[in-house]
Amino acid sequence: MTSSHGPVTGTDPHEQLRRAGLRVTAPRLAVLDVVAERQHAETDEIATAVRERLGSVSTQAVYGVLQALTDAGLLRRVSTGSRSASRYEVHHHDNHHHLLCRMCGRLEDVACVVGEAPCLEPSDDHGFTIEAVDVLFRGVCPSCRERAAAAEHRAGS
Amino acid sequence: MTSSHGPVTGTDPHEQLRRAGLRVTAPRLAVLDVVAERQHAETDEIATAVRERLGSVSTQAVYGVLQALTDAGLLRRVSTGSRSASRYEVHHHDNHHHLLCRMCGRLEDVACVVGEAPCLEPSDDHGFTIEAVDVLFRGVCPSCRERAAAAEHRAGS
DNA sequence: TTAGTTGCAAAGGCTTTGCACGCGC
DNA sequence: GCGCGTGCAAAGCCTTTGCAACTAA
Repeated sequence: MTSSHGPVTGTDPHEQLRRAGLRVTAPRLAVLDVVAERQHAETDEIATAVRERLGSVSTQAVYGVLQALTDAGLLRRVSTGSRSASRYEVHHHDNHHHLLCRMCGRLEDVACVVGEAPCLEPSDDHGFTIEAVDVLFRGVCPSCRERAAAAEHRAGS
Repeated sequence: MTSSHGPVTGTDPHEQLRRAGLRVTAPRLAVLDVVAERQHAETDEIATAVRERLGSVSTQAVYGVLQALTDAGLLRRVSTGSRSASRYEVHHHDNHHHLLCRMCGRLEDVACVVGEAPCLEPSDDHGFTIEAVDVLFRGVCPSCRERAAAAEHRAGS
């Protein structure tokens, strides 16, 4: 483990929390670690993984941690629809977007464009102060497309 | 009202339903009418407006109608986050996007760009078959910005 | 010490489901 | 008449809230 006075790497979880003005606690370090390891995990999945490392952490505590870290800008919340659970990823501030499979729920990162971000400028902002943009491409992933094609063929095309 | 054998305008609700293979019922016509009139209405708001016209329609029936019309491509569902209620608009197939005020929830239409749609092509589609794109600009509308500025000034800048 | 965090339990809000009745076609 | 739609009630799911106990700083 890194000691408390190790060099500031900028990606050290301990340091990230302190810089955000948040206290360093085991659940928070665990959540940061889990999300970094398993990108796009859902709350429930994160809670399970955290419990595997720390023993017992309540689901509500995980919700609290996720909200605190998201508010602090350390994590980014990805919504895939009003009905489904939120997913989280580490916030890289790289304006990347997402690709969602409507059949299996698989979520992939997409760089909308390299370097610049053209879609971040609406043609008419109605006077709004724009702070963020969420872009979600909906479709079907290769695996599901194959599976669907096979099922259709089996039914007699 | 238009008679059952009037000219096919393409926007006649009665005709739209039949073309989609759906039965023409009073609740469906009312929902189509309400959504066309009040763009971006939430389910609850739509249900209330429909009840004002037809007398009594259950909320669940409205959910059913909205789902059927959305599946049929007549309506478009706009998600503004996992926690908030869905909003609906008539589906114009014009690939327009949305602007959401995080303070008051106001939602505005935005034409991402005129004519073409550059953001509809991700740099790397991971083999996905892309069917739709949701773009949501998050920010603060003019009214809320002014209100927030006034409150801050009152607190002693 | 002291204020930010976690634990636990419960409620809250939007949405879906199941089955019987009714109506469009 | 047949089958899709609607009515009604209830449950389901993710998430938030309230308050006491704890611990990082």
